[in-house]
Amino acid sequence: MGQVAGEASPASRRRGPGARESILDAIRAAGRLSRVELAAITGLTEAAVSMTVRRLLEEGLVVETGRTPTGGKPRTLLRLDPAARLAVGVYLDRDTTTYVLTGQTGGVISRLARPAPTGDLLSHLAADIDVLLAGSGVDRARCLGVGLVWPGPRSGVARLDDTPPHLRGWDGEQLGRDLAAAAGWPVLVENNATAAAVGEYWVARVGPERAFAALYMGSGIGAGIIVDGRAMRGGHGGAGEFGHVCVLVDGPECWCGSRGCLEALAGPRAVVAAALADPAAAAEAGLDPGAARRGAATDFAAIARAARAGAPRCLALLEDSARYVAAAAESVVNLLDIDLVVLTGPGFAAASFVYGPAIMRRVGVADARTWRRSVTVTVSLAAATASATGAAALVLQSHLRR
Amino acid sequence: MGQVAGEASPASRRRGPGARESILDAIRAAGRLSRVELAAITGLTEAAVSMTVRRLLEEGLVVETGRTPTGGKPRTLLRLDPAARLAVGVYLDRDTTTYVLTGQTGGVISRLARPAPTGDLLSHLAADIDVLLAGSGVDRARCLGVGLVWPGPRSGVARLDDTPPHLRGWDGEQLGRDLAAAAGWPVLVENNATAAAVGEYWVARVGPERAFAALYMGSGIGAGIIVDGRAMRGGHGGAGEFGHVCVLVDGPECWCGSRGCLEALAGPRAVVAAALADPAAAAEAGLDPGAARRGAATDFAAIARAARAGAPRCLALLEDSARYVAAAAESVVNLLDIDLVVLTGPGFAAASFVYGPAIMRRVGVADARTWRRSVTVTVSLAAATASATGAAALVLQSHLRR
DNA sequence: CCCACATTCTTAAGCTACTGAACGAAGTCC
DNA sequence: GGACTTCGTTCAGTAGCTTAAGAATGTGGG
Repeated sequence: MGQVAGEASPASRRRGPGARESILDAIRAAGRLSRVELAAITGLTEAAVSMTVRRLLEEGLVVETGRTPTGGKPRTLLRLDPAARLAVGVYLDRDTTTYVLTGQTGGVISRLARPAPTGDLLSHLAADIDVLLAGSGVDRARCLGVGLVWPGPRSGVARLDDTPPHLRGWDGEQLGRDLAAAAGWPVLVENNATAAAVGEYWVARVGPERAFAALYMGSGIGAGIIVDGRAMRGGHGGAGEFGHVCVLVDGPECWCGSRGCLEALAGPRAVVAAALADPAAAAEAGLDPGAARRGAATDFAAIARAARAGAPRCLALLEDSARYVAAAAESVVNLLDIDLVVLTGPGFAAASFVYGPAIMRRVGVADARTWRRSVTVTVSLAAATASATGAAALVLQSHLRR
Repeated sequence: MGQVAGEASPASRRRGPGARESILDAIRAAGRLSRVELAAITGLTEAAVSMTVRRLLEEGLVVETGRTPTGGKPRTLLRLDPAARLAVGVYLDRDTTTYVLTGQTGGVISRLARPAPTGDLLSHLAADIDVLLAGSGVDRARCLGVGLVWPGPRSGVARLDDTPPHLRGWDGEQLGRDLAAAAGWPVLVENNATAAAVGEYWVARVGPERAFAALYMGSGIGAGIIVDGRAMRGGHGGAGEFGHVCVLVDGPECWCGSRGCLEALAGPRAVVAAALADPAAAAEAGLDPGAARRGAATDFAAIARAARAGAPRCLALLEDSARYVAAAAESVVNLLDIDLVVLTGPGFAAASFVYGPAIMRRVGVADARTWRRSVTVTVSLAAATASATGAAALVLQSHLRR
């Protein structure tokens, strides 16, 4: 009889992601690869690689780029043409809208930042996308579409409390459809945390074998989770509510209606509120409790700057918040057997020097003692643009696999 | 230009699960279906359905079973032959080993329970599997293999603290390989919580559109999570450590090395310990603090029985535990946008009358107020065998799709 | 009874994406 | 210049589907 004890067996020629996608992904991850290497990595036959690569060369997605000597015939190396296909990523933040033009390799070709629009959202976005494309001087025919990142869910309305005024009332799907009509491009909408995770996955060359979570701090806290190379969007596309993981059973009430949510205890708004309530901390951070409040993200960044500069009260506030975040991060890591935690978004970009070590300390103990694994905690290298890049990556991905 | 705003578009003829699997799944879910209906449900062509069904009929997996009149030619209905292919599910519990023989439809054909073996684990298992098959009088050629459920991870060793003595030191993969050799069947190893989730998914006809979590209480607490019809096993197959979700940042130290873990605060062992520390509760449940301890699951069941019979101290203990479990459940639901929570395993089977309502209460508030979703909490109808059935289902699944 | 008509299922030809195996190409080493 | 090595391509299948046409099997009307 058989003696299989694990996964798939001989007939493992199971339906994978398709040759095109596998090959593009492998080259993107490795930078440059020969056809034989591709065959080895993807598990495809050399014949299949050869045929698929020829088509990719014809389409201009891939170019040959030198050769490496071997014992016999040298290998011809292949790389992606970064500008063969492009996509625009738009990141709708509270007070800034960031536009990014990205190519196949994930690099930012061109960037544009504007204050958040006050009037008609759609026409502003459409106009700015045009400006970005015109200013970068690329062939518009190569642009495949627009990825739109916002703090709300992929489809459905953003929660009122946490949403910048100019985005209130919008539904993700609706926004996508309307912008597609207004701008004349295919539009894909994504949540900011998920987009950030996709961006890291795409740009930072995280392999599909690593299960990872991108923790995102903007004016709230979210998590984008990628396992087996697939973004987890949950039942109705509303996954990633990291801010509403409970870290204190009977903690203070959260605006969501529950108790002890991470966001209520340790989110940027909670940190800012604590700083405003503490005159010493407010002074350190240069916050004026009387003044009209800017976004939580802005005030939070001020506190982080002060803490980094050595302000003790601000540092204490962040350390306190980090304790909670670390506990919630540990929950996620344990629940999903996560390998890699990436801190991203403006909040963590400003304060990772506190949150990173806190998470590592918390996860490290049980990690070594019990789970025999080793979780890596890193800080995104492109926290400011990761989301926008991720959204653009989703657009590219969806078109390139075909 | 295009106006795509969501998922895949025209070329949605994307590589799905394969006709065979789709068709079998559709019939299993619906009970009886005609070919046209199958085409509509699976999205395949009628031609493809026809061909695939013919092969399934030849293999005996599917049988025709009557017809329904229409305006024209009546439909021939198809159903699965429950006994066409079989698999054995083995559930290694602390003091009992349960064997289940399951067919294509998930029904239990035959069952066997034995005290946990004390001597050589493998030979006991192999012998009992033989007994089960012999006793049920089925054709051994129809049996595809054995699914083995244990409290440890799919591959890797079970954590010492939580493992019944006869399983200590085993590694999941090793156990599978060795049992395959000893019993002469292909063996697949799975964690009990994940297996329970698969069992629910398979038996209780949960559709792949629902993201669901099976919370499992045995001598510890775990969660099996299924999203998009796929079990989440995480980076190294160690996902589902629901018991080590943190519900109290600075809670008591857990044996895992961290603090405030659900299991340390509210797991069955914690509940039993609390009952032993409280003479009134111990008396209600008939626990003798001086006696040698049986498994936590057994003592916990005694407490649950007492509570159900009206014992106030025991009820209070469970209510207290349920508060924590509910908070952790809410975390999972929020993090992964879970639709459906199923309570299963001996612990929840005994005490669901407390835990079910507690989870519903906790999740319900924010659900209605903020998330505009509606999470269902149910109790498994076959909590005792769900795990074993699930493991058998995995074996069947892996063979049937080919 | 026989003939539209509706509907279900089957058959045949073709397409896509891959595999296997043989072969051509382009180097190195002696 | 020939043997050898390694890389890449070509060609003929094959699996699994699709599209398009047609066969089977019922209904209701004259």
